[in-house]
Amino acid sequence: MSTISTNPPAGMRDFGPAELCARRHVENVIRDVFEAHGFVEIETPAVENLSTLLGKYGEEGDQLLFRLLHRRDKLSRALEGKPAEKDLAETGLRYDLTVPLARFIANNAATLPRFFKRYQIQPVWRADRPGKGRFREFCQCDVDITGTSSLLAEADICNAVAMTLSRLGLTNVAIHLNHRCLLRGLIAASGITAGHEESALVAVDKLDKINEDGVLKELDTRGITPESGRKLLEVLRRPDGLTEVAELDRLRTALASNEEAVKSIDELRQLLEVAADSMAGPLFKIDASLARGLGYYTGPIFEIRAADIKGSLGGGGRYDNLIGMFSNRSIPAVGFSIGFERLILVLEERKLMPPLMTGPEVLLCRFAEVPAAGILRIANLLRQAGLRIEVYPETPKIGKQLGYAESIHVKVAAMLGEDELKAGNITLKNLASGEQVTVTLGAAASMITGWLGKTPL
RNA sequence: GUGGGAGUAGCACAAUGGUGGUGCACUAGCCUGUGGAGCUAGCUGUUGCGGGUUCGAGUCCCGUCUUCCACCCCA
Repeated sequence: MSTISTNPPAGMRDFGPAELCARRHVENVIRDVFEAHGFVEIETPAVENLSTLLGKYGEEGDQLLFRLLHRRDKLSRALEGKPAEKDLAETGLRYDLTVPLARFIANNAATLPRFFKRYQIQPVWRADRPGKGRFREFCQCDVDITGTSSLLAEADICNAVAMTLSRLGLTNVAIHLNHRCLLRGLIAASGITAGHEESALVAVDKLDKINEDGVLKELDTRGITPESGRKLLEVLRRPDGLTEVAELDRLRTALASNEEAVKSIDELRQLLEVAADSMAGPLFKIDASLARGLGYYTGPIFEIRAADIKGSLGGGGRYDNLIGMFSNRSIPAVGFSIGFERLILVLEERKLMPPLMTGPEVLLCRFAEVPAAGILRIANLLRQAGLRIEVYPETPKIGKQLGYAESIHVKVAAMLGEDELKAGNITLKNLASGEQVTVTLGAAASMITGWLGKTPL
């Protein structure tokens, strides 16, 4: 046994043909929907300068960045002294697609449309410990609109996401909706100091996983008094049976004294109205406990949830200050990121992935006396008819070739021997039924398309 | 980053501290121009790696790597 591991690095994956086929299918649905919304695609490099990445995601995010070490002389020189982290690396792998977008916008603001609607489907990397449905290299599908503060942008983006989910046949999903300012108001109203705001957010976000007692305990260990904790949980507690608008009303009453919170509640109400007739409307669920980890959000925040999977299928929100961190011009923006891996996981668990097949349909076999020269011409004849043809490269006994045909799941074997060659014929065998006919080369394609149930070209 | 389980043939798994096996897969034959079933034969291993205890270690101990699960956090 070889001593080098043949596994990819932890948290990273190879994709076999069947797996990739399913991924491409989902990707194509997403692409179609995004393009129907007028989004255009960009790609950015896997590697970004650390100065671009650091400080955008909060402390935890910085920890999870994959950093690329200097190479060769630069590394040796750095190691001679007492190197600090920043001496060893100046670049890292991107952590998401939003920050690279912000850099891209700041870099190209002059030539981009006033409202830039872009989508991007690319891998991102996080130096996290991998678990079920979690990877160190994974794909995100982002849609963002920059250049407007209009809530129509939020609605448009959520509509795109909702349409994607619907096209994939995914029901029983919700888009949880909250607002960063509302959260801040909630926390302030509970008497939690600004210094504890971030800790409180983290604890609150877990409300649906651990219960109220769990959150109280968590708040306690983070230095927040039980009194404040109880106050906070009381406001968060949503009575059964409330509509989304009624829930907003309830929060508005509870936070009436906080001007900022009231404003954000009205914004959410407006968003519900704008999106009411869209595909996103029915999916929205006001969730005052939704926090989202990333630090750069400033307004409404969203998260796709499915009851049968813990964690989210994606999320997003408004980030009006992020692009300004890369230039002196501040540009408002809102975006949504579909967690591709989670989506695939749910589709598979719910058996919503259609059977997909792109392998060869016909294996072209030949007996030993038939020369290889000319065999590709015959293959091309069939390919021109729209058939996917594989040619068996060697000439063992025909039974072995048929066995191979079976193993790669082709439906039809086409066989050429001396007799067929002389007569300009080819023998076709339907591997499922065992039916076998010898036809002229010209008639072969239509015979096969008939067997396959395909419409001829 | 924290805690726990697991690593034996290509894969799935057995083996009381005492000669490492079984199934599937693979190869060949039964079958010289016809696959799937069946039968027969064959191939596959420094038991993840390194050290220790022992007359003797796949088995016990320590380290290390990998992997799975839970937590932390996230998509």
